[in-house]
Amino acid sequence: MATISDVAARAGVSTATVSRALNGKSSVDPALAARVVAAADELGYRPNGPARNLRKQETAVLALIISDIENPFFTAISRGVEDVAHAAGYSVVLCNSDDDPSKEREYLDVALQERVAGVLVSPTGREESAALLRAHAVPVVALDRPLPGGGDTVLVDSGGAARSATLHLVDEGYRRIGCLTGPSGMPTADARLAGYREGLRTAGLTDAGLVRHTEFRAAGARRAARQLLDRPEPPDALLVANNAMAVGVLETLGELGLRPGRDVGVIAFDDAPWATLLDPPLSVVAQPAYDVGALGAQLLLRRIGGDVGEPATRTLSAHLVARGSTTRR
Amino acid sequence: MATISDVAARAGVSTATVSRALNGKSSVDPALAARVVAAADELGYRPNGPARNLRKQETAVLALIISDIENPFFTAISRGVEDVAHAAGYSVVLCNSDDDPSKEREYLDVALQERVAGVLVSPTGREESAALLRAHAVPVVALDRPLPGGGDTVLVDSGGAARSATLHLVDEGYRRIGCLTGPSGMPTADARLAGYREGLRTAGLTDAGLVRHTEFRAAGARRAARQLLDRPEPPDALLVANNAMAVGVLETLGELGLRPGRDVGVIAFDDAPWATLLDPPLSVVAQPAYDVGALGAQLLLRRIGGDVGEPATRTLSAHLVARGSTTRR
DNA sequence: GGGTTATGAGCAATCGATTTCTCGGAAGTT
DNA sequence: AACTTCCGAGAAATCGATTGCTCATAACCC
Repeated sequence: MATISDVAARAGVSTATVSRALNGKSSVDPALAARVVAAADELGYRPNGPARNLRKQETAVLALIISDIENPFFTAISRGVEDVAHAAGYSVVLCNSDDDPSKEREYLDVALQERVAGVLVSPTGREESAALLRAHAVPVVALDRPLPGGGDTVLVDSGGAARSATLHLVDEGYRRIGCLTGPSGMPTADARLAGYREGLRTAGLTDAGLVRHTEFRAAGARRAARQLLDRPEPPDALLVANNAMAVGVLETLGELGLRPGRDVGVIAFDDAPWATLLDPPLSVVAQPAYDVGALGAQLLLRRIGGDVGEPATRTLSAHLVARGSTTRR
Repeated sequence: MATISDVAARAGVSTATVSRALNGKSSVDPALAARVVAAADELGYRPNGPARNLRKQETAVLALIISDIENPFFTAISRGVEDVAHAAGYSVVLCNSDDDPSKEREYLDVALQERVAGVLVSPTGREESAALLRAHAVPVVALDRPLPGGGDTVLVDSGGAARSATLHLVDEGYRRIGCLTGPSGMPTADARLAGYREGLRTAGLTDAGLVRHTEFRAAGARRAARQLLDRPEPPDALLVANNAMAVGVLETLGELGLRPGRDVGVIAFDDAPWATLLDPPLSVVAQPAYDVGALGAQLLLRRIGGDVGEPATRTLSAHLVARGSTTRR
């Protein structure tokens, strides 16, 4: 692969001049610069990234560490990040932690080692990773969940949305409202649960033991839903903390011959293209995932640009989309 | 950030010894090595990636360029890639080309510049990108679609699957079978169309002008489906070339008050968790996406390892999952 | 005990680009 | 014509880690 010296030799100039010409520095004679560009083209020259990064002590790469690449919420986030980063001339390295702290740790190690310009992460919550980032003073923005110990953060008001969703169920006449949420200790799971409880309290109801924690996946939700619905006094509505879990819940309802809405009200976090295809269509809490990513990237780029202000936490609000699965009639 | 010299100074040895100690080279006294490791730990030392890559003239990074991160088919591929790469000590950089040749080109430029060890790509089909890769002699594996000009490739037998799906529709009694496929010129779109035609021919039927090309997205499929169904002699079944398009088709059927299966048979490429939630459940052609990624990564790693055999093309087969949307009763 | 071989550690070159410093020569001034 | 200024280009240092080569010391052999 051609190096800068090859280009220099071919153009009959020094490497310094090649570098300056290709980087558009002013102090190069236009004619010479043209010759350099021509030589570079002919050789298919492409500057060696590692060498450049080493010398400049900076890279134009952001690391984005998400917890589930198959979750549309996170892919939408990554689009937001990507668009903003790309527009600013940064590349994005996407890593999939699977919510496994040790995988997260590994990816952070790689990111630090490669000296990325900044990190966007939806933290698993391990103190250790946060400490690592702080120790190396890398610009970081936490997405969707706070980073232990603070820092720039972009959140969604899950709690508020869960509260609205719960009250919406109450409005529609449901009274024995259950909640399927994620692993306890995970901030989004806890926030949604708290919002749900708050909604119940506001309405003068109690959870009646109808709360279950499970992983944020269909399988767990299926088991939990089955448990709840098999009880002597089953819930008449369910608030489900994410999309994948909703699939499990709806499958279970189908198996039991229960119809969403009429028999059991169902509302789930995260909208999906297929939500309207169901019969009845699924009511959801739509989260502004793309915006979470875009805003996060903006905050990060600002930090990278040298902003040293106080850590900011931006909370975006989700909105309720009521469809047939929360209507009794 | 601590450098190798800092560690060397702290441990009272030379940088050479530090390097050897940390990389587990034999010729270091165990006691000294321990001192070095301790010093490195205390300083939170992390080797500078760019420097190391520059010196070693190699990186442990693979680039994966896919065309739509929001398409579950591609996220499943990326999991396959990730798992295999990770097990072999490689990191994966995921890039989203949006099927835009210029974006693809840009990401390839970055990948080449950063001197990644290899590239996995689902090519948009532009000759130029393929030429670029060949010119730089980077190990490449094409996924899902062939790279113009050849090279290692992992494909799915889309054509064969489309043929089976078509024959399945015929078996179920459908006779005016239409096809919604992707942009003409895109290999997967063309292969599915060809398989469909072959199936019709085998069954002694014709397409009756019921073929439409559109982008691989819901919106395009919605328009195309509407066009077909508004005809005086509408199709009684549709073969749909991907998941997102299926959403558009099903929406349109709903608007027109047509029931999948009974009124219009529907079978689509790519299985999805929600396919079974629909009423009737959606029949699909399930593609082995994870395996495409895993196998692709294996081939790539073999090339990186120095294998110089003939380019290989591996074709995996998809399988039909018949559900209610292709049953008339 | 003298000579040879192993062993372990340091010196210095190296990777490829960027950038500071330096200098030759052209242009401008009086 | 002599002097200053400015400009453009090259020489060389630099980034941080790895590694070939060299050398000192210890171990070993006869």
